[in-house]
Amino acid sequence: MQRIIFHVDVNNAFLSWTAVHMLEKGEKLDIRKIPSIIGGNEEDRHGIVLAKSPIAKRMGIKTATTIYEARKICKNLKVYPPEYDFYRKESDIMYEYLCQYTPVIERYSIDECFMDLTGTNYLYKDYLKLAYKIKDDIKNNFGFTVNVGIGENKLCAKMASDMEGPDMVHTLYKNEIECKMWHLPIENLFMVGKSTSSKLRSIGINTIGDLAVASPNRLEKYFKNNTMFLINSANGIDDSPVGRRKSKTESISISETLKYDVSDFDELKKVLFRQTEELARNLRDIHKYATGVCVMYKNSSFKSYSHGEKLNVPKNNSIELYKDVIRIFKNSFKGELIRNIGVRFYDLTSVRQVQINLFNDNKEEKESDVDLIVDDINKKFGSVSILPASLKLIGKSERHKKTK
DNA sequence: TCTGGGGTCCTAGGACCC
DNA sequence: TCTGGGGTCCTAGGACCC
Repeated sequence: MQRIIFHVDVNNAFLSWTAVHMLEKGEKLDIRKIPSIIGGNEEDRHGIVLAKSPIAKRMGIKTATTIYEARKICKNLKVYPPEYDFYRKESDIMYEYLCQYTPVIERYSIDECFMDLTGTNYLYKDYLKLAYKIKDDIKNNFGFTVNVGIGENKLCAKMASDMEGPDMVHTLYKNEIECKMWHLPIENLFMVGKSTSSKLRSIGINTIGDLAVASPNRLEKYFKNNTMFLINSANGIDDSPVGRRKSKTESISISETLKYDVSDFDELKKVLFRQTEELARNLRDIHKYATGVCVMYKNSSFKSYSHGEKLNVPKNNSIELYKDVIRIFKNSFKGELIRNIGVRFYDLTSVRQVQINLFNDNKEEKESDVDLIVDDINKKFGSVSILPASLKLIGKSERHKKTK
């Protein structure tokens, strides 16, 4: 049976959503129509471009470059801060709206969904019409625009929605791959990033079409097991299912760029404590336990490190996890200046195993109970209501706000 | 004034066991 | 004391996505 997959992608999501929010609050200016970006706080060294308006894009401003660079390109650029809580709400609204069309839906990111409409032709006679309806409904009801891509698999649907925008519907069926996709530069292919594209270009493969007809033998040397994946992608071949992405290494993490580089162990410990506490609370919220703990950090030259350990017993107790985090960090930390630091809990499980310890007097049980009570209080009165007295924050005086 | 934050997946190499 | 090879698990690092 022919599969029918839609990919719905919010145009310049963060910027569009901020524009909607501003208009709702009575602002006259629509920032989608001027050279503007959403960017992090430069003083806190979070100063990169998170989203750009179409005009800013045409001027050559790219996502993830520094705001400083963006300003060099456009002198009168307007910069607005992100509003993640609002974005999450808008994302939920769109997701709920889309759910009415199919139960097989995957939230790929905060601003993208895949929908599997295979076998629904008795409901929807014309998929192109349906795509236009979805696009127009979202625009008229929620105030932001989307691109809808239609294809016979996720890859093609995604490549289709990446074509011209905003507020457009594109198809990329099998018989369109050659004429619509092959002329595109290799960087445009989904899952081809900087490293892969520079390798490909170095051997004379410059377009998706070049890759599509390349000999696997020739590429094997450079891309090993990834070779056929790349060639298949260039040919629009992909059989991955729409649905929740499953993986055995499911993980949650938190990290932050410090306001200034820090080499003092005690100061870094405080950051790690705050992060561990917050992440452990997230674990408890989703009723999971971590089987692996990892500390990752970047030094002032941006070299990154990650050090982790599998635990004997899955945990979600803040203090217990903090002990693991500090032990791991202590063993690897060489006293360098640290720019960015974070914690990851991985191999999450729903099953709790309590280690039998005759001499422990249920200490862990008691600590878990305390965690739950503290979580409860923090939920009621704000997330900083209860924190350990030792926790003096470095950098800004306010607590780093979790943004996503 | 260079370079955010949250994810997933893959791989090389080492440890360990049989 | 010297030693193969296969399998599995773990760790560190990197690539890619948004």
